[in-house]
Amino acid sequence: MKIPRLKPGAQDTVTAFDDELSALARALSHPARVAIVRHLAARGTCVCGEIVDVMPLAQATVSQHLKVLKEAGLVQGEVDGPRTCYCLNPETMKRFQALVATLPA
Amino acid sequence: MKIPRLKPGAQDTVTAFDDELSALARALSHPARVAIVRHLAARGTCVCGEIVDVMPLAQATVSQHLKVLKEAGLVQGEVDGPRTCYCLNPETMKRFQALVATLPA
DNA sequence: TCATCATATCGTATATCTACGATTAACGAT
DNA sequence: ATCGTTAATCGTAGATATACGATATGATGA
Repeated sequence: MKIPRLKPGAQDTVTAFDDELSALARALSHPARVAIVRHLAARGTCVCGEIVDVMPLAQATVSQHLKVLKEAGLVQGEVDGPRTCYCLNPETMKRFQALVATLPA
Repeated sequence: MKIPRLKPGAQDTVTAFDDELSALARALSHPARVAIVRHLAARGTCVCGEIVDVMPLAQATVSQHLKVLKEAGLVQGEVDGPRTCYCLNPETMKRFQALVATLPA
């Protein structure tokens, strides 16, 4: 997300931290994507079709959500013959949790 | 976020947990809003104008971001004479952190 | 009262998101 | 080779998000 910067004094108000955290938050900003992440966590690994079966969404839509999660680095997809096998990327997940934990409450 | 549900078997794939977490994640899905949250955390409390001065965005835009944060419950605004004094809502912040920590990595 | 300051809200242009059907691509089996 | 299966991508309609100037609101101070 690019932020227009107009004021000279506001140079580094928005930091790399903010960009990184907001990008990951954005990936999880849709309930279907959180559900997919939970499902993957529960299954460890599973083929795309199973996710489609379980989600109340069309195949194209699920594929699109998976793409968003993949681009954020939260999920990995491995082609396995005619199927694609998905699983979480625990590194990114942990990174997100660490960033969120950093926010003072 | 409403999800269309077409398949009979996919009834409770998307849960209240997903709705709650995604709603909070959405509020933090823009770098400017994360920056505002950090600024508030650093200051404890501060008037709207100070946030506007510090952010590289127009007053109307900052006000809109504050509204999003307020609607998500992450921030509270208290009218103080001609100004509005903002601060974090630590309860919601902690809730978000707890939900995120729940996600298996 | 009137002018001013601080904020919120309105209106709006543009961009991005979300959903889906249709199509394509890639593989395995026949 | 052809057929079916699986998943990604295309095209697109409608909804939201983001940004800003302009305007409204509400409190303070002259």
